[in-house]
Amino acid sequence: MPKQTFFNLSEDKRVRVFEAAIREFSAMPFAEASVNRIVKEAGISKGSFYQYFEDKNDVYHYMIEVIADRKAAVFNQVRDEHPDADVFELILRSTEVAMAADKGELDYAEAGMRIDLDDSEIAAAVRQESSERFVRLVERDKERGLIKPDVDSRLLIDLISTFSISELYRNRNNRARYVENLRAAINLIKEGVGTGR
Amino acid sequence: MPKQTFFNLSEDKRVRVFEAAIREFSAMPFAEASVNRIVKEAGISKGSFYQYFEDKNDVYHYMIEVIADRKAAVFNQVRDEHPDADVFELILRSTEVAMAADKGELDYAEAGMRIDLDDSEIAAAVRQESSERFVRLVERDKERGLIKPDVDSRLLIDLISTFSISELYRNRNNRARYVENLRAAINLIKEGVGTGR
Amino acid sequence: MPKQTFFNLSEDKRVRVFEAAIREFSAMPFAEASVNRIVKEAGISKGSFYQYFEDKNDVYHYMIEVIADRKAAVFNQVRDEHPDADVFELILRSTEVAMAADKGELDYAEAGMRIDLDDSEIAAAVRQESSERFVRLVERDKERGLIKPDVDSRLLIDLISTFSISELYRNRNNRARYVENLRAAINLIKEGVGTGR
Amino acid sequence: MPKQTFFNLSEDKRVRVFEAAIREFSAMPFAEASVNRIVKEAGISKGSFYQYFEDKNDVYHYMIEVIADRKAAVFNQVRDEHPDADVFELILRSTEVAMAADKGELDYAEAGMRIDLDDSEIAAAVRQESSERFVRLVERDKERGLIKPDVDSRLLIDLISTFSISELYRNRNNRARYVENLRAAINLIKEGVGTGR
DNA sequence: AATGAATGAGGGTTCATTCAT
DNA sequence: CATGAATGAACCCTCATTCAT
Repeated sequence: MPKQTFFNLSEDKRVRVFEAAIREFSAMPFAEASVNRIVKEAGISKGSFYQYFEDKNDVYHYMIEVIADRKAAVFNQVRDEHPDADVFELILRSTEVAMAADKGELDYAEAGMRIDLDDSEIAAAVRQESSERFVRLVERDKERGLIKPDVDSRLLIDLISTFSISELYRNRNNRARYVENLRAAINLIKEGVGTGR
Repeated sequence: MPKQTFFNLSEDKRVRVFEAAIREFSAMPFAEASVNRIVKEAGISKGSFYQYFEDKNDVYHYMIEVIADRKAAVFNQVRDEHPDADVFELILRSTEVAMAADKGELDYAEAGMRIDLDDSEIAAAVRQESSERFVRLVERDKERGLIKPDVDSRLLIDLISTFSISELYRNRNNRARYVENLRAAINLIKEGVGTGR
Repeated sequence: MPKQTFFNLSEDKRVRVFEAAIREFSAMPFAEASVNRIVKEAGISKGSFYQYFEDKNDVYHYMIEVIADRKAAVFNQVRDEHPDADVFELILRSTEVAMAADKGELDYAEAGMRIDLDDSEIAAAVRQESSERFVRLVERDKERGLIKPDVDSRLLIDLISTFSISELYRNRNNRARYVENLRAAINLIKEGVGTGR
Repeated sequence: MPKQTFFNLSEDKRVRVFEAAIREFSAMPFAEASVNRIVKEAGISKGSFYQYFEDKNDVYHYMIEVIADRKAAVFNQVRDEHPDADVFELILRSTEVAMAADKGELDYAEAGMRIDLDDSEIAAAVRQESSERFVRLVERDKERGLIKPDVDSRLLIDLISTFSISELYRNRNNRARYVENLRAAINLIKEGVGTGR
């Protein structure tokens, strides 16, 4: 967790520092990310960085949590607004909302992707939590007769979310296409591709 | 590309060097991989390393190509042995063969995974090529009436291969489960999860 | 010397700050001692620290003086209570009193040790002064016929005090043994170890 | 232990590096000693330093061992040349020889002192070993009737060696006086200072 | 008198790469 | 073709001290 000093900062500065970190961690894996570059980008001194954060891990973990929280918030909102939607619709809608939210150059989405590829414990926990939320929705849809009862719920969620992540990565410069492809893929999973022959 | 000196080496030594590189790149991301460790592991001097390869990137790219070639060879062999199999069966069978092939300590599969996550141009090209091979098979299966004609072939392949990669990663210590889950996912995609309601 | 602001502080706070400093300097050599830790321990801000003291050296020197004063006070008291005791007895008794005094967690003795090992001018001066006090007592004992007249008084004092310091260091966790060994050493010096052969 | 690279160096360079280290560690405690200064002084690059030694500790420990070996060698030689000398004479003579040996500006003696004050395990082991050598000699002298049988041998050695160390420190610029004072102190311990009254 | 954010030089260490032998 | 010592930029991090509030 960042030190109190970080939270005492003016919002302006706090955001500047945080965004510099996001930018760095979005652009390359943790090992390659450089505190030097973050501080230069943020326009603060090295010393200041370490007044804000315990160490390089600290910013990184904090970033993961912030992004996960944002994602969860978006999802909760969408779910509340569409209480009867099935899991597929909820996934699609919240993806749309999230994409619309990140308008600026700053790429929360890209950072989110890194997290999904990250094998730190914290990232795993974040993924796990998110995954379980979706699994529960699948179970609900099974009960509602919307999804075949013998489907492995976790497998289904893994299938969708790994596709979603890597598709976002592939289309990181064209979010409309990303959403479109995600919709198509989900449809395909719903309907099946086989002819039964 | 490795320098000529590398190919002039005795097979014994050439293999030793190459395997040391694979081991290193399997164990950690490119940035963290260390030339120092590779040369120590290979039992060669640092100077020699730079007589064989231009730089760290060079070995890495070379490794990507070798592994891709191996994968393609496995796939071609499986396809030749099962000329009537559909794309799903071919994917599963060649996955099984590939998994069975890497019994030793040396982990081609793990290195292959790194490549799939890699965002270098060369890795992208390799993936692209492999992807296209599969897309063509999907098209063939459509013609054979095995797959619905309105399915987006590339999307289907992307869906399967992203799942395959990340599932391999998740179960890297339990290959039997990996293959099993891949089979289940493919089945799910073939049949569809929706009830049509 | 601490700034006036330090002496204007409430006794409570002044003591808190001073004891935090002692604790820090007892635990590690000057270079490793950290102002950060002192202020945290004392529960004051960094800014305040520099309103009390010129710098890290300043607290340190001040601490040396305070401890030296305490030692001198103990010694004077013991001497006054035992006007006829010889120098050896006075050394032993005041050592005992000093050891008994530091019962609490706060370790004046340990800090005193650091000073004895310190090579700053101020520490040298403090040692010098203390040494001279003892030398005068040796001279008095020579006049009283208790010590051989041809003994080099300063040498004798140096011999005892270096032993005392390093023995305290060796037995810093067992003060009873320290005092015992000091007594044994002094006895040995009084009687001599040679057989005259 | 230094890496092989260090021992492969030309004697010239090896000595230059080692002496730079000694100079640094003589001048200040371990924590304050700077690798940066050592490499600058030695005229090598930072990278080279770490080709020679594991880390800062490594040089330091190596230095301790080298100095201890030198001391032991001197002592053994003196002992062999004077088989009948008592422990006091052996201490004095080997001190003289050691002092004579360090003629240059390079101060092995000063570094030896640091070791004596050092509380690392290796330094403790070195002191322990040296101390035991002397204790055995005291025992021998007791058997020969040269030292009173009820004297605590270890205490006697501690008394002499702590004095020796700190006296060397006090007179680091005047070795003749150091030896003279050591002789006087030993004499005092042999004869005793008390008059028996 | 009190605060605590800001600073930047310096700490130890790693590493890919070069080059003389 | 082989060697391995040499290099220096970059790494993450700590610290005493300053200064605006």
